[in-house]
Amino acid sequence: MNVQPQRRAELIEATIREIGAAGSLSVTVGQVSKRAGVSSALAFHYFGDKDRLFLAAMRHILTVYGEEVRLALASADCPRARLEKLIHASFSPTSCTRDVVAAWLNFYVLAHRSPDARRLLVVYHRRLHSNLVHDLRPLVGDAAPGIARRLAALIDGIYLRFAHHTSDEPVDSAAAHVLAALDNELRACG
Amino acid sequence: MNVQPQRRAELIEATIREIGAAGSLSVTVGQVSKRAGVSSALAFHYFGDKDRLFLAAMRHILTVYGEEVRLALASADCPRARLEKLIHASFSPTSCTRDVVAAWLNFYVLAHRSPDARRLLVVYHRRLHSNLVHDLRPLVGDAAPGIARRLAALIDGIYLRFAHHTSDEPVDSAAAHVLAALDNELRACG
DNA sequence: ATTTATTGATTGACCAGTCAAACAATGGCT
DNA sequence: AGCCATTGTTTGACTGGTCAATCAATAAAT
Repeated sequence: MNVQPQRRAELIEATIREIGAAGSLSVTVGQVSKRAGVSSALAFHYFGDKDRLFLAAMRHILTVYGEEVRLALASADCPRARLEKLIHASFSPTSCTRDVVAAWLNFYVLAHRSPDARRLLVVYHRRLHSNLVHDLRPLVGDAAPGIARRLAALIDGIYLRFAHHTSDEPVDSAAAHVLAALDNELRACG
Repeated sequence: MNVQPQRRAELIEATIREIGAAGSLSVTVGQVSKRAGVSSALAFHYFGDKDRLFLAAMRHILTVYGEEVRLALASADCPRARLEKLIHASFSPTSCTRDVVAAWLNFYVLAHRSPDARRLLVVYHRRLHSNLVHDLRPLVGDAAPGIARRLAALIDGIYLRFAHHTSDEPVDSAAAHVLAALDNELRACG
């Protein structure tokens, strides 16, 4: 027995891959299940319905990203280093797969329809914002929230462009851009 | 006879409204047609298939936005003023309707599946980038392209957040954020 | 009379979700 | 060890509904 967690994980992985490949939420449970090598009935058995399967996939992506950030932040102490780690974590190879970016974009769409998806997105936004503010405040004081808003939006905007650039060269230039913006903001305040 | 352009416009308008209301591309041609007050068969008659109807809607949004930018730029002469106008135009009340933002987000998704949609998106990206570079270069020289990338991504990122903020207060704070980033970039170069 | 505008009815495909039944593992019980 | 009962795993077949796209037919305009 105890095969349930494994199947769930496989189905979640297949969901992300399938959404990434199709570039759309209009993938059928049948397609996902086929990719996972099981029948569609099993997916319904483990997740109840399609929405909850998608939600689980979104939660998984968020969890992986959150863990990555947590680890990155643990290995830095001064605010400036933590900000840099945070920015790099947002563009780490794990979170920047083509599939993951595509799924991410589609979860933004899902958040329009599903209150649960919106809640997850709000959690992500809040966590990013509070992480940024926490390390910006010692450097710039009350200017922190405004700067955090701009950096967060810039991260999302650059991330968004990954969804379309077919070549995958600019993985490091992405982080470089955000770091440059951070430099500018700090210089303007210091 | 001359009723064709009017019906097409009505259907396109209804498409944008419907996508905005549903927050998803999975709206049926029946729903769109009903909102436009015609039968679904007429929509197929004028647009051929669903994809081309969506494409036409996307093209329309892009055209309106482009026209807005063109007009805004015409009323300014110095580079700095043109940049400010360009930024304000990107967050004008016409282009920042809830429906338009939602449709925009969904077109980003559509661009994954449809080469035509991707082409339109590339046109928009290129035009925005070249507009920015054109007016940045006199101010900062060869640093222009990098700054343009960041500003463009920031605009998209802030735009993206509109898709979820249910309250519509921060319409002007959006432009203010981009202008602040512009200030920082110019100060860092000057 | 020919073209344009418009629709109701229909079709064929597809899909989310259900169900009953088959299959496998576990854990007593004797 | 052999034998039920229970519980977890897995599927094939089915259903009810939805939707894109077609078509034949009607009304209106030129």
